[in-house]
Amino acid sequence: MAGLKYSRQRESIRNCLCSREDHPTADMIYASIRQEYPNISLGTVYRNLSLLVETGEIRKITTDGADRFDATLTPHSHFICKSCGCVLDMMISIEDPVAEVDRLWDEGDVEECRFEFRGVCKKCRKNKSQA
Amino acid sequence: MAGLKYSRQRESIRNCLCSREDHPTADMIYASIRQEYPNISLGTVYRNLSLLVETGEIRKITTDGADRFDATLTPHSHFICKSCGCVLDMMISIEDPVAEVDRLWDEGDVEECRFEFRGVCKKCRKNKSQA
DNA sequence: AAAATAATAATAACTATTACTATTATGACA
DNA sequence: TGTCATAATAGTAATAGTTATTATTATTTT
Repeated sequence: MAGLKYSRQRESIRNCLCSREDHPTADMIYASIRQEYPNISLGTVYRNLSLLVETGEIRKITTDGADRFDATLTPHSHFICKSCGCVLDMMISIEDPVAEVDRLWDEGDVEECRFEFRGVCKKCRKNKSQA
Repeated sequence: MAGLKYSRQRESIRNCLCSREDHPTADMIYASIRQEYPNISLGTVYRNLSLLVETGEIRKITTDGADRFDATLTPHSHFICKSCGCVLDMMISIEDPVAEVDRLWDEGDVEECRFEFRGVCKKCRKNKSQA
């Protein structure tokens, strides 16, 4: 990762991602940054998001539809709402099974584990009970 | 899911998926079915895969790149190789944390949990040590 | 300051997926 | 068994998300 120059756009993308908790898509970030840099290009957003994932500064969350991004690096799980597709952080600690699984399973070297929970979020639960 | 008529193509897709363990993409299934039905359309493959997911006969695995499909319904986890992207079944039992998490976390109703492990698979490990 | 390097905006290309349409197959019922 | 409504199909077009290309601009190095 040599020769990575500073860029205002990348900084702005990083800040945008750090300041919000809704795990925005590339397009949502694009819309947001455009308020500050009206002629930033969507390609720049994608390229810099990739770079930030590579350097480990942010995480990519692959879900149905567009990829989402997360600047929270402390270990946590995600909850994906089956109803609206929102992605929520779950800051509760769950014992990480990586070490145990790596010991038990020999078809590969297990390095990380992601818990992906699915269900219906509070908001959708409320909306449903109204309808 | 009423009024679902039989189709040879759907049957063939189901069989194809049951007979292999590599979690093929829609395109891989398409290529395979074409040996039996040379003019099946890719749209038919996609439509039937969606139907089978809806009826719960198969599972969709959302990873980087194309979605993959799995006909194994018994609870198991997946291992995604960071090197080649292959998806392996992990038939070891891990205690399902759904009930506990649902009790601890109140931002939504947790219904299911997927463990997604990542690392480097046996094959890639071997290839790397040769290079 | 000049040369080298990397970032950018704009756009084109690409891949995975879905939608549309005219035709064909399936299955309930007379 | 023949009729008929419905669902499925093949083929094609369209779309969404993402990546690659290119010409230009900005920053760093010499």
